Amino acid sequence: MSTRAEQLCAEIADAILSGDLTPGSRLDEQGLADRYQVSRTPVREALRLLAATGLIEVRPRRGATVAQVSSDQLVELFVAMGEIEATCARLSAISMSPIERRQLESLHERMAKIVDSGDEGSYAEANVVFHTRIYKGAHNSVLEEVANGLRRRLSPFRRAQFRAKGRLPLSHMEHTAVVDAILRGDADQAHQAMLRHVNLVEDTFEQMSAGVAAKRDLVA
Amino acid sequence: MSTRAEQLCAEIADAILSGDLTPGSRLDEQGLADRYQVSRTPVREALRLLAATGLIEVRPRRGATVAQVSSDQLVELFVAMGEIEATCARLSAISMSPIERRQLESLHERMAKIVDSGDEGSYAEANVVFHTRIYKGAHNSVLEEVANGLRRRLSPFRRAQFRAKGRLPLSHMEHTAVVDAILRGDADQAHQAMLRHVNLVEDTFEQMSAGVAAKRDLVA
DNA sequence: TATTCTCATATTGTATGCAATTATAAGTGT
DNA sequence: ACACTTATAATTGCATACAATATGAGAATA
Repeated sequence: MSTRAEQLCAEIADAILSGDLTPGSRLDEQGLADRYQVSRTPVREALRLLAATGLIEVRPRRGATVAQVSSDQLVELFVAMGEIEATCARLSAISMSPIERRQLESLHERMAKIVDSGDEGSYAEANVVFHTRIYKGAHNSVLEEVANGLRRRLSPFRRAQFRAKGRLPLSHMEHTAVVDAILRGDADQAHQAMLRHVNLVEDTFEQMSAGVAAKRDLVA
Repeated sequence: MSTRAEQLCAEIADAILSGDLTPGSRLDEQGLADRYQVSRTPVREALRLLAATGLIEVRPRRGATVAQVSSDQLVELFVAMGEIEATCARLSAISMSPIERRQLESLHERMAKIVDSGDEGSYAEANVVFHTRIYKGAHNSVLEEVANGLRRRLSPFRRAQFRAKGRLPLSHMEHTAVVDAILRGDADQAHQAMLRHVNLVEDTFEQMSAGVAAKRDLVA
């Protein structure tokens, strides 16, 4: 087992990613220390670790808050994510081993069945694996880390992404374009297909959040 | 003025980037505390901040050391850097404002004169500005941060990059291809030109480090 | 009544002390 | 002579205590 600070980092991250701690909420050091039965010291370290990943923001002398990204920043995050993913896809088309290609294809076929079953939860889960495989396939741990970091930062904002009507079959079709290009080693096509895919994810999100915003306006 | 930990972070980073602290050297908390006349607490925070940027490595219970990247990791860093820079160049070709394009062009012309003068120091300085302008021109703060972070991590390993014989005019020629593509809004060409440029930087580095390694072998 | 200044309170930043773990070195046995 | 064990020392991790600064309430004044 590692250090207490790292454990706290993971626990707090979970609390944020699960929606238990909502964006903008204040993270009181003493409060967290009490809650987790430790002193402030490891809590502080955990907060710095989280700040490094972008999940929270710490302003000197002003404490830490769960990062609340503006609409503009969210767009930037999605654009960056798309570019990084597209890069990974391009490199995967060049660098993936035959075994990795085979595994990607097999996963894609399994996901086809999940689409038919309509199980959104399973698809979301498999989707993470799908993208992770492509990060790994690029054979570059630096890019892989950046990609995983961005995905983590964005995950609070697309939890219900696949609830959008008919999104599952669409997502799978887009994946097909990506997988085909990677399997036949067409780097440029892989890049384009992945960029298109992530952009469409972004669009879906924007439509949904627009709906949520509308509801919020009605309630408020 | 910010917090003590951040100041220390900057000072230690300078010590590393200036070559004062060499890769692999141990960073004793108490030692640093004594050296900078503070207690261990802010030193610890500074070390975590540095670890987040990849400049140092901290292993639980085993202290911090200046990151020494293996030859493989170094290649990965250069590849990732190239991909990110190429992405920024492509986005710059699309997104740069007329003013930004004008500024890039002007800087490029100024650098031509520096090449003629043969002043390697001035060129290296201007080169950082050149690349930074392209990060900014992508109009995406996330990518910009990633790019700056990678550049920082790599900087210890290419300090003497422009000392390589005839590298200055070559670098400038490569820049010309990048600038031309960006100015005329040719995204694909900007991408390709930048990728080629960074790959050549990597090659240069590898030749030089091979030379250094050879010397080391002779000495040892 | 609104605004600004002051002061009290709460929270963060830093220092110090203690406990736990790891590195070091000495001593012993083969 | 070398490897292994054990004990000591040094260093990190965590807790607590103190100092410095931001925040908010309340009062005084325009």
